[in-house]
Amino acid sequence: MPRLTETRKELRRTQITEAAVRCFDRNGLERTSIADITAESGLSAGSIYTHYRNKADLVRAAAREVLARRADVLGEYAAGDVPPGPDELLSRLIAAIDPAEARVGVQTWGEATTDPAIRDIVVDMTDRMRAMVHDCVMAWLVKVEHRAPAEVRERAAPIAHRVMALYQAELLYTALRSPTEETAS
Amino acid sequence: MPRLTETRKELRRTQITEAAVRCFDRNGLERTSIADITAESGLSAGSIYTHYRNKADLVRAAAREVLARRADVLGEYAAGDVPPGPDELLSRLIAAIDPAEARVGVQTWGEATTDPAIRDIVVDMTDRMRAMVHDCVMAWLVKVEHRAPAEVRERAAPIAHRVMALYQAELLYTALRSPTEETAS
DNA sequence: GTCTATACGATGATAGAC
DNA sequence: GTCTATCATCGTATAGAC
Repeated sequence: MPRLTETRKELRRTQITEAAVRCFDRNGLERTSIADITAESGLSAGSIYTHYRNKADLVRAAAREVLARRADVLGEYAAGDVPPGPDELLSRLIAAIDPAEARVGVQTWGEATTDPAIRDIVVDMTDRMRAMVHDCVMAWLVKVEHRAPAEVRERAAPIAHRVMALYQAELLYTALRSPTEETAS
Repeated sequence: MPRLTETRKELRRTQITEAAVRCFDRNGLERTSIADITAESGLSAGSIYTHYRNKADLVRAAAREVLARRADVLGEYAAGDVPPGPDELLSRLIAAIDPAEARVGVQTWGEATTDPAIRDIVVDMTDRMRAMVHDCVMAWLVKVEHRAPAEVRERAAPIAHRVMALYQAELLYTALRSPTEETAS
C-alpha cells in the first residue's frame, strides 16, 4: 500500500470535510443532508460513504478539523519569542477569529451536549488551547514580569482560564452576529 | 372568550414546552422528534399541532422559556438592596446554574447560528441579562465603592460585559460536563 | 380540544455497473 | 474508487372521528 495512495485518500477526506463545513455554516450540523454535501463537494453519495462510515462519522471528522485549525492559529501566537501579556494575547486571539469558523464552532458546542464523541473532541481541543495559553502566560510572567517560578506556577492557571473564557465568549458573540452583518464593513 | 380558557390554553403550552425541554436535554433540539415529545408529555401529535404551528415554532417557544428562566434567576440577584461586587455576583450566578438548563441553553446557541428567529431570542435575552448585570454593577459602584456618577457610567459597561462573558463561558463548561459526571458528588 | 391513523416527503445508506 | 439508481425508514404534518 504505497504512501501516495494514502495521501490521496486523505486529500479526498479533507475535500469532503471542507465542503461539509461550508454546508454546516449555512444550515447547521443536523439540517445539512448528504445531498447538500454532494452538491457542495461535486462528489457523489457513494463516494462519500467509501470515506466515512456514516454521517455522524463525517460530522465528527469535520468538527475535529475546525477545532484543530483554531488551536493551530492559537499556537502561533503562543510560540512567539516575546510573549504577549494576557490582554494583548486576548486581543490577538479575538482579532484572528473567522466568523464562519466561529459559527461552526458554536454548533459543535451544541452537538457536544448530546454526542459523547463530539464532546470529547471539544473538551480535548479546549484543554489543548488552554494549555497553550497557560504556557504563554507563564512565559510572560517569567520573561516580562520577572516573577519567581514558584509564584508563576500558581498565578498562571487562573489567568489562562480567564483568557480562554473571554475568548470563547467572544467566539459566541461573533457567531451570533448575523451573516448579513458580516459582509458590512 | 373567558380568561379561564385562555390560561388553560397557556398551561397546555407550557406543559408541552417543558416536556420538549426534557427531550432536548437528552437528544438535542434537532434529534428530538414529535413522537419523543408526545411520549414525554403524554399528549398526542394532533394536540401539539393545535398549540404550535410546526416544530420550529415549538422549538422557539421552548428556547424562549429556558432563556427567560435564566434571566429571571439573574434578576433576583440584581434586585438585592445590598448589591454584590462583580466577583461575588459572578460566583452567585455560577452557583445558580442548572446543568440541564445549561445544556439546552448551549444547544440554542448552536441553533441561533442558522435560525434567525432563535438568534433574535438569544441576543435579546443576553442583552437583557447584561443590562441587569450592568445595573447591579452600577449600584455597587455607587453604594459600596462610592464612586461619582459620572465615573460610574463609563466604568460599569466593561465590567458588566466581562461578568457576562465569564458567566456564559461557565455555562458552556457546565453543559460540557457529561451527564454521567453530573450525578457524581 | 384531543385522539388515531395515515399521507407524503425527505434522508441516510446500499447495490451494482463502470 | 466513483457513479447512478434505488430502497427502506423515519418524521412532519394533516384528516377525520369522538
